[in-house]
Amino acid sequence: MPFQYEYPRAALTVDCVVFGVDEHELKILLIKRGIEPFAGCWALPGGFVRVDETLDEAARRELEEEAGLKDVFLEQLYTFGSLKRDPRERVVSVAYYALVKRVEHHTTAATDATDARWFALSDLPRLAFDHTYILATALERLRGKITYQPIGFELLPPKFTLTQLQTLYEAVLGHEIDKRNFRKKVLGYDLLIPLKEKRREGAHRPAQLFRFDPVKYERLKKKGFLFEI
Amino acid sequence: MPFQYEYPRAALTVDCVVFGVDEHELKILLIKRGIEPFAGCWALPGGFVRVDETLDEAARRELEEEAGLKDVFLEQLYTFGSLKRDPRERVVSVAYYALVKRVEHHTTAATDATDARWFALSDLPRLAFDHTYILATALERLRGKITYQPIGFELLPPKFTLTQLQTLYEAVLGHEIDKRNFRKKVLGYDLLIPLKEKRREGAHRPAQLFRFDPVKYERLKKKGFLFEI
DNA sequence: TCATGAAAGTGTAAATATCACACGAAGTAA
DNA sequence: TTACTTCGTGTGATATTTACACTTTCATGA
Repeated sequence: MPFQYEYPRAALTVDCVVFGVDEHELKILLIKRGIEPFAGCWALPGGFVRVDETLDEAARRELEEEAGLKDVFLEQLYTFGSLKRDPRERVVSVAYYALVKRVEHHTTAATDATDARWFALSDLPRLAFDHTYILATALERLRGKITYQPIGFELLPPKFTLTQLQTLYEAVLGHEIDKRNFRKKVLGYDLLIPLKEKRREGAHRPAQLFRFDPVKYERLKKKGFLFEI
Repeated sequence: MPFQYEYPRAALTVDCVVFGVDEHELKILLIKRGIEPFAGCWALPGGFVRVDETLDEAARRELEEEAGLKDVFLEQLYTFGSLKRDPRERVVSVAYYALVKRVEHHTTAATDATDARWFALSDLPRLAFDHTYILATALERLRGKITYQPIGFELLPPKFTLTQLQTLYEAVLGHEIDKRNFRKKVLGYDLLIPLKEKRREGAHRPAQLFRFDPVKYERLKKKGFLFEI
């Protein structure tokens, strides 16, 4: 370092792209901003990082405060640091993405008076700041990740059918998958434990329920196991 | 947001994990720290982010100032935000990784009076802060990335032989690869342009030189092309 | 000039993985 | 009992991956 500067400081935020699956569609959770800048505009849940919390903690805190979400899958995505992201001043944002099970059960009433809503990808509103860009980055990451790591289960309830799982993959990846080949492959990894029957959708043949086995997954991972769909 | 806080600010740094290949080994560039904390200790090149530069700009500036490196492949890795990373105060660090061509030509003399050196992975010194952890994260990322994106070329001189390329992959991935299968696969992507002969290592048959074609790569990428080694 | 040493360069057959594809079974409701 | 809808299953054709060994080319030095 040729010269010595006083340590500069930057305002630091976290922003979370929250994915959920509702029937046959991939959805994103957005919050309506109450204050300027971009008051009244939809935005990713997020906020300033406090000095006494880690980035992960900040992301989880904001998810709970703004969206009433706890215990979700959460992973750091990317850090956005353009100079003019925020009109107020220079703000650096560490973006995360989260995967939420059971979108239908997550009542937005759980959030304290904040206006939160799930949006389909095809029906996104204009977003505050550079959040459209962050969202696009997260989607790209999710599509990549889901094909080589078994994280799809994080978007489903703990007990699910193979049809649900396939529908989820089709929603995320945006193309159809052959039913027989999909089942052969997924079951071949031996990560799903069959449970008892289920009679979803009343009038049809009931489908076998499965749950994901995280213990088996950890064991296989240590042996250099490769997942791919 | 239930309450209103004054925006907290955090000291922000960038740190760069610089990879290079020297003969048959993957190496890392480290800087000897001149000042406290960790004075005299080896560390990743990096430093504070100024308020009027983006994160990428800060990383490139530090690489040039501390290591005399310009025009390298650079990509954001991860942002580290534990509370006690830095003994002085809470410092959040955005880590990058860089890939450098021609390690042998990069004289550390180019760096202005800083003590910079290449270290083999098997011969790493104790590092300042949490830099050992950052380095491990970068290595994991490089190993993953190199198998599904053609970034290996960034670690070789502009003209290289297939044996060099294979040796590089073996160094990064840590296992041997079959020569015929490797060549078949790499040439199959049609990203390498053959040049003229070369007579490295005196007394043997000269090897064909190639260069990577970034234009072809961009074209293929747009058509949803998949690379894998 | 010829013999030697060392890396470069090349093809094929077996094994494995992927893909395309259609119908009987199981349940509910009318 | 019939109609309807979703669940669940296997095979053969094709493409990809893997394992494997010898000849070529050059420089050197006897």
